[in-house]
Amino acid sequence: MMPSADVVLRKTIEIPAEPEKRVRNRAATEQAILDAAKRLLAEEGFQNFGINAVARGAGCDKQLIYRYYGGLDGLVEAIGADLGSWVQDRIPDDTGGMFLLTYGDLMERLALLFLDALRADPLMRRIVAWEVSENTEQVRRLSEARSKALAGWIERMRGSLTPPKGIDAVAVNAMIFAAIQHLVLSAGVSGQCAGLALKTAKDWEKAATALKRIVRGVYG
Amino acid sequence: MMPSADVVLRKTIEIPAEPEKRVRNRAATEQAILDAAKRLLAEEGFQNFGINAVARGAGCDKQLIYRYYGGLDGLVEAIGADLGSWVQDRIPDDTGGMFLLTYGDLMERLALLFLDALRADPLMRRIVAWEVSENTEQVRRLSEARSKALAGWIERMRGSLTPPKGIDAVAVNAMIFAAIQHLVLSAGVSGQCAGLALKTAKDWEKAATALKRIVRGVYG
DNA sequence: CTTGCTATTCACCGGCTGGTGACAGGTAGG
DNA sequence: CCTACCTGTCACCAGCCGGTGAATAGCAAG
Repeated sequence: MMPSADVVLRKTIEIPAEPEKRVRNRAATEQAILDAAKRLLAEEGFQNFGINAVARGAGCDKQLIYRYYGGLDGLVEAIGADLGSWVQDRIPDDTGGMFLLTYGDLMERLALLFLDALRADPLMRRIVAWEVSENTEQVRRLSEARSKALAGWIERMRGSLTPPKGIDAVAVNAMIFAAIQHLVLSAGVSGQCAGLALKTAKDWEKAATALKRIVRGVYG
Repeated sequence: MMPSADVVLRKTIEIPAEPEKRVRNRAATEQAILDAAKRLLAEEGFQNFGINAVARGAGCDKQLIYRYYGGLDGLVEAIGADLGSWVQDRIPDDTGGMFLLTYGDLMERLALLFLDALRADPLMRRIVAWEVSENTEQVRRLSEARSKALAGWIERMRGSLTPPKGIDAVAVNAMIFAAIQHLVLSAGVSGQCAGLALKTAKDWEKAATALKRIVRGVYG
């Protein structure tokens, strides 16, 4: 189908095709802004994340962001509020029908679940990258929301299992989760990490195997 | 000592204290620019790293950066060139008088050395954070220089030791180095990582212990 | 001194940013 | 009808950014 002459004309001189008659609906607009913000952050990263960009993405005036969210800070906080539900939506909260008999079973499963969840969620990756790049109030709030949600998830999954005596589980687990986060971040940006290619499914299987081996090496 | 009145005045109305009579010395200016760039990147991060900021930091006109380095890209490349020497300056190239008998001995030592070296070098930390936040040509070059230098160091230290059969050392080592990098980055920004405080020397001892445990768990 | 080269600075551009005040348009109540 | 409110838009500001062309200041040789 050829575009009609007036469409071409409109495109050329930048008249919006059909004014779209933006319905006057605050709730919908708020949602559109929030969605645009999350989409922008996920796709473009925090670098060019600003009031103007979000407004452009939401197709509305930036003034509305100030009105409805009190500026970028408030908007970021709203994103953080969603993070709580992220964990619940994206990571299974049960044991997947398995019986986790030992702390090692648990940690292996948590590590693999977290790896996959993070791999599947660009927004979360951007936030993690943001966390290690800046230390503004904005990021701190976001970071806190994320870590809280994550800690809650782990706590729920842990059940009554306790780490083996003589092992500083907090420190070890911090290293394990740090490894996962950096691996996924690096892969998301450059498709590899420390010489390990991370593109194909096979690559990721290798990584998962290594991860399991590490967890099992510590927790048996 | 109280600042003299004219110092106060100068500070207030922003007249440079003593025109400084910048000597006409290209080599010195180039060095000043490079130093300013590294200092800026290390102290402020890549966020506000730009031509104007570097020129301000070096106390010269940005035009000189274009002339001498061909713009920011060239300057970044010059920083990358220094990275090669970083490893040699900051990480011992010998075994520290120890005899590394096993691959496990080797990896434990490498991990701990790398941890300390990264902790001590804010510039390197910023670069790593940059690497996982952006994927521009600039960063790719920098990243490549860094990983090359690192790989070379590891290769030199490795000597004739080989990993145990049946273990995907590339993948496992990638996870270990990823863990170290994320841990140090997170600590540098927020003083903690995944609930593990990382401020005092004692905190870091815990981390080091966990790291050793992980390495030993895999490589024995 | 004059000529020429080089190091350095200056002035200016367009474009984007965050932020704000005034205005337009639809919708409800009196 | 008019009024009052709410949603959305527009125009404009100062400030910074990267980038560039032209002018200036110091040195060195003829």
